[in-house]
Amino acid sequence: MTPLQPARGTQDLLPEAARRHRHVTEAARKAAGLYGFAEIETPIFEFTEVFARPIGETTDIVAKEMYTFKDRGGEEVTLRPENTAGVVRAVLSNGLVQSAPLKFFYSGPMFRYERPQKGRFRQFHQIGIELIGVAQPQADIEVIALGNRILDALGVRQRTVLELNTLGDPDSRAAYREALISYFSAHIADLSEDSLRRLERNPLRIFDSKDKADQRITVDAPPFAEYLNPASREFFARVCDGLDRLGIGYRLNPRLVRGLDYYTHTAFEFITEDLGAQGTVMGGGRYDGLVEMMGGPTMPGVGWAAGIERLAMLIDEPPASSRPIAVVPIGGAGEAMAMNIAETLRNAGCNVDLSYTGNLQRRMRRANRINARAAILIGDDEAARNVVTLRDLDSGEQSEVAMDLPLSELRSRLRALYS
RNA sequence: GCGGGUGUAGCUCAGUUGGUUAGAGCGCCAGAUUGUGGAUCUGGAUGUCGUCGGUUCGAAUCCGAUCACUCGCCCCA
Repeated sequence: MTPLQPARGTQDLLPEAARRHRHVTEAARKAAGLYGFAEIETPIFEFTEVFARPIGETTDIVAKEMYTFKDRGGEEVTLRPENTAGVVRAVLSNGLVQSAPLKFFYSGPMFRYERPQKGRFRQFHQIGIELIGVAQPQADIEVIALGNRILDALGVRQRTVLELNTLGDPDSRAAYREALISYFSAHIADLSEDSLRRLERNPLRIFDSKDKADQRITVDAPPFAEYLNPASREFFARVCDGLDRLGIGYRLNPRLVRGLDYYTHTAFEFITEDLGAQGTVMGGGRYDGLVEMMGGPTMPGVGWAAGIERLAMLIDEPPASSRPIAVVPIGGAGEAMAMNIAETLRNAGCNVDLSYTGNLQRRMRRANRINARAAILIGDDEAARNVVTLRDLDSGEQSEVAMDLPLSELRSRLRALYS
């Protein structure tokens, strides 16, 4: 229809949508501040190697969803598909490991070449936090508690369920992986095509399958609990216990798996039924091996990311922004005064909309359309007598106000209207 | 990457078994009201019928391709 379309999977955030997004990020930023997480911004693109190995060469994200290209200097770069790897890279590049523990909050666009769907875009936005350098389960608990608080502040917590699982330490996870491969290999003839692929890449994912035959096979699969070593079991018990103490409800889901390779121990997702196929609103977990994998010291970490678009779809209408004051000049003398009045009111912190064109009727209509609380009419008549007409646009009452220089009379009348 | 659905005005949609100048509501513009918005009334404008090609005397309508949106799978926030 239009010759110029946005690229597939991208969208314009028109003012109303932008307001919803901002409401989400500001609620998150505020809550993150309460926990001492400092905001960080890392580049939107990085060298490809920053993402490729940490996320996992065999994951769909790396194998087929990254926006990767050679820049004009021949460097392989990638638009970030997520931000944990970027934050860890920044920690290493800036020598921040020495000041661990580190607590970061971020928000910004991410890019994944996927087929768009409800709640799924090629350019989308995430908020997230990373707590790097703490091995204790208290870190997991606080990270989840912060996520919980944000969802609560946004009024969407009751529309979500917190699912919790442990992936164990690398030894437990590797042992279980082997056990699953041998179990599922024995049933290879009955597995779905998708699950055959999962068997090679991430056999835990087979538990997620929606295929009926797969589900029958998983019933008798060995449970992870048998492969969890005592230390991992103890760690998870302490996380659960901490959440219990804080009164944060959760549901254990032994089949919950994280998509990215760097996760260990705690894995969690806040999921909802209200977004169709895209149920995950916030997901994260512990990634104790990541810093080392990226060339740093052995250093644990835990964090989560949440989809801003998905959250923005769940929240109620955010509170309206402040109603403007419409300054409406009529005639030449009015025009001359209007800009000064508008600026003086703005100096006092008022939201002022100055009208530029049209007759009085049109200007008043505009004042109404932008939901102005009051209109200040300045015509040649007023200018000659050094007054303005102040109209209350809700009640329709209007009266003249003297134009003393700091506009103190006008300002106190406006204050009365807004209180 | 795979499968299904849908593309008609700024928005939401109607459009008969293919038939002349393609419609409605909302919104927009103008007027009733030349210094007064909202409510009401009157009038008006707006379309490459997503795009390209095919069938036909004739296509918004049938066929093919393509693009976009959408739902599910996959994946994930």
